[in-house]
Amino acid sequence: MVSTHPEIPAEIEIPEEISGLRMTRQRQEVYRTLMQQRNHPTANDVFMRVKDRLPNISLATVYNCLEALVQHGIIRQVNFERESSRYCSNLSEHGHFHDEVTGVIHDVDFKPGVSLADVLNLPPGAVIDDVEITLRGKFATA
Amino acid sequence: MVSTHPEIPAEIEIPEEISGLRMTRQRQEVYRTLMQQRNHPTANDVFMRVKDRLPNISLATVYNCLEALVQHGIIRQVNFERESSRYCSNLSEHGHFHDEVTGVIHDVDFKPGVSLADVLNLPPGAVIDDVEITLRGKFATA
DNA sequence: AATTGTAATTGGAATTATTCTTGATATTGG
DNA sequence: CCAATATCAAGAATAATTCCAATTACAATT
Repeated sequence: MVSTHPEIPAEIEIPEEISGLRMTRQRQEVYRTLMQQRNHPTANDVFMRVKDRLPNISLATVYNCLEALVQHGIIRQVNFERESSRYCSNLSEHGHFHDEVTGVIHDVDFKPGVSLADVLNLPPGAVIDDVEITLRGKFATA
Repeated sequence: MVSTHPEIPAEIEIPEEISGLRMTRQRQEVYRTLMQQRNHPTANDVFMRVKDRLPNISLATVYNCLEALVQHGIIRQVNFERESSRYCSNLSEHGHFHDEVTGVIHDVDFKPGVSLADVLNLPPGAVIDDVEITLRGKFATA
């Protein structure tokens, strides 16, 4: 079968196992898709992409794979409002800017050397495991 | 009918209209509930509370009221992961700390004088309409 | 006070994203 | 190789939310 996405370069080699998770063919393809398609696809987006290479994969399996990858810290799950979850292979700590006009989601890096406690009045004794920063807005029509 | 929530103080007077939104009896009661119950209730929580005073109200109406109030900037809608939306009458800019152990959600204020641009590398030209900061974690078992 | 037009409410059906279940397949360790 | 375990596929089930059609309430006139 010929890929319907010829613009995407080539193979990305994915090991047999990542942080203790056995990388089955399905998980490899799901992961590969997220590596290549960096625009925060939904489970369904991933499903459609992966079908090019594994025509028999089911949406449920894509969900399973995504969950396994998230659980093992290999990818991140990102939620916006009540929309479908999106997935992201960028593991560095970052936030997201959601362009309300185009729907595009941009990664937003933290400035180096800034700590949360500099910015927020955290409840005393709180130990933070995870931070999620989401911005919504648009680009100035210059 | 006797309230099943006797600890909640008394009446909160709510005007006929807030920022252009006609305050019907249902919207008043939904709003009153959020003023009194500051622990970020879900639509269903609000529904159960409001039924004490308006036994015939429907869940759809509670959703409608919440949406109308959100749209008019009278309350805020807060989402955590894929859980049910929660609602919040605290309008001052703030984030949320989600205690993973108890499930309790705490408001987290920004330190005065801090701007987003101090902390994040925003995409050039981005105009931010809305910020959502969510922390997950626990309290140190001192 | 009746009338009319608009907005709000109800109750139930429909939708959507996601999870669950079950049986089939594949993989690994002994 | 065989048993135990993990994974997968397909579709049913679930939960939160939205939609819809019919009624009801309200406000502004007459």
